[in-house]
Amino acid sequence: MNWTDERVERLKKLWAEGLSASQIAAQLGGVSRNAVIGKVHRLSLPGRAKAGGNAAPNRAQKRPAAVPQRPATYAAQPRAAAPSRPVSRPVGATMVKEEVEAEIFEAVDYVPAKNVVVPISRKIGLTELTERTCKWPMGDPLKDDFCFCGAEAPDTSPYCKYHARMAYQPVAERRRSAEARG
DNA sequence: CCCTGATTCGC
DNA sequence: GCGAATCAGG
Repeated sequence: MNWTDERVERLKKLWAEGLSASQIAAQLGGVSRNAVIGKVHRLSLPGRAKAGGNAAPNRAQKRPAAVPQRPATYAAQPRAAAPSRPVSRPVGATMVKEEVEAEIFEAVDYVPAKNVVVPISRKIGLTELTERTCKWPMGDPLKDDFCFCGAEAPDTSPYCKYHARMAYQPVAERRRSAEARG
């Protein structure tokens, strides 16, 4: 993956918006956060005021959310109602977060888990899926808006980091509480 | 241990 | 120029 003008422009924009290097790497896809940081330095973009810590605002707005069940298959499986339209956003969110999460909230009305990079969905079709694209279904399977997340997914999971958390967290929680009961 | 950016240095 | 490894910090 090379630094095309288009990708450099996106990098500049996202960096200026205050996204962290790892978030930018996730959204560009195909590069590590180190690569992003390296490029930022080579471009002589302004660094963050303080190293480490949370220069990038990344706290999810608290909102009531139904925890989704893991979809059994990728398509044509009735899911617990996942809104496919934008929902009204609570006030108090930062501009940066609004922009970063806008796309994901259009299709998924879930609270992002802590410490998980929220990818920007590419909203791809079935025929566009590869081993490295997130296969989380979006929209209504019976309607034209049905598609897949399509964000960069690790080869260890059918989902991007964000949706992997969505898919497996309920299972993990169930296991944990079962163990707690003994 | 999670995360953050900064720096170095072999490629 | 690139980015993994490493460092330093919250």
